[in-house]
Amino acid sequence: MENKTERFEKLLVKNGLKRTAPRLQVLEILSGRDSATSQPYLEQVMGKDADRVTLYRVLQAFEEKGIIHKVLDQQGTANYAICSDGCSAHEHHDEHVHFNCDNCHKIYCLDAVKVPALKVPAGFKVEHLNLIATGICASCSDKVN
Amino acid sequence: MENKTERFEKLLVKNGLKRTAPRLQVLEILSGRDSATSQPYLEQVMGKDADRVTLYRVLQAFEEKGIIHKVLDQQGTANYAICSDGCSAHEHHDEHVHFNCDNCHKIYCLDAVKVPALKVPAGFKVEHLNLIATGICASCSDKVN
DNA sequence: ATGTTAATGCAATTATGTTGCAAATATAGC
DNA sequence: GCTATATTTGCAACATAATTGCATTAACAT
Ligand SMILES: [Mn+2]
Ligand SMILES: [Mn+2]
Ligand SMILES: [Zn+2]
Ligand SMILES: [Zn+2]
Repeated sequence: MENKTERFEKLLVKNGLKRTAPRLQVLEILSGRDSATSQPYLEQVMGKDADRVTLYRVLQAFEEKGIIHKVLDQQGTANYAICSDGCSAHEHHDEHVHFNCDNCHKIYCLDAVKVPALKVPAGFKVEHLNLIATGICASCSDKVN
Repeated sequence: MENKTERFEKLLVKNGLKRTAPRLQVLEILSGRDSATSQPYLEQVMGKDADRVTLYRVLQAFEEKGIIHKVLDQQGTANYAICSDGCSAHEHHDEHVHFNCDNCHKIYCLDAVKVPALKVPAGFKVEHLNLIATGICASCSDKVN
């Protein structure tokens, strides 16, 4: 079986990106998490392995190529999650709902929950829909019980 | 007929807030706009009439009292709009859709468009829903034609 | 008019994100 | 395996949004 690092390297090459340490590390971290990951968290985990600016540029490149998508939490800080599939440099297809837990502050991609179509007033042309639900996540609900 | 300033003063008193110049000015500005207003815009318009910190604190107090609600734009910066009604210090009832124009960057409260209820995975408890649509607003669509 | 409490102003600090440029390095072609 | 080249990185500086502590000021209840 093909290992994870090999898959990531192929993913980079496929997207015309050189396979560098910071890029592989970001993919490694993001893929190992069950929720979207904030830029500050990534910065902290990567420490001096990569410069802050490099991290920002890696994230920007990945987003442009359709490898990851960005979700803003309720404070407006950027969180990133690997795109499920079907996303490319041309367009993202991540129109699923995101859930921002008020307790643990994690952001979950609810891939199974699609954003419903909307009827907007005449003249408005909708391009994208971002739906963020806030509340208590399944994991935090459990812990209370 | 009761003038606007009188109404604002009553609103402040009703919420246990002293009627100060910066607070009245913020209400004045927000009420005169057709879309949500960003903190940077408010700061610029108010100039040296009030300190930046005071502005932040006024906005925070208003939000807590249910006088205004905050909407984050696609960049994550805070925008504020006066609550239609039914909002209080206890809870906000602004579950309408927001529209962020890619062209003029204005954020419109689509008060008539309610956020549809959602079915989320077991365990998740939804508290609030924030739906931001992006695209081209009615005003910008007009101008192109 | 006075006292009390709330609100403001100022200075300093933190957090997030951006830009320009020189140095380093991944990799394509030889 | 080298070498040339374009990409990527690191560093320094900057920009912007937001927060904290504290002394001063001002609203308003009495
Ligand atoms: Mn997602
Ligand atoms: Mn609104
Ligand atoms: Zn949680
Ligand atoms: Zn517009």
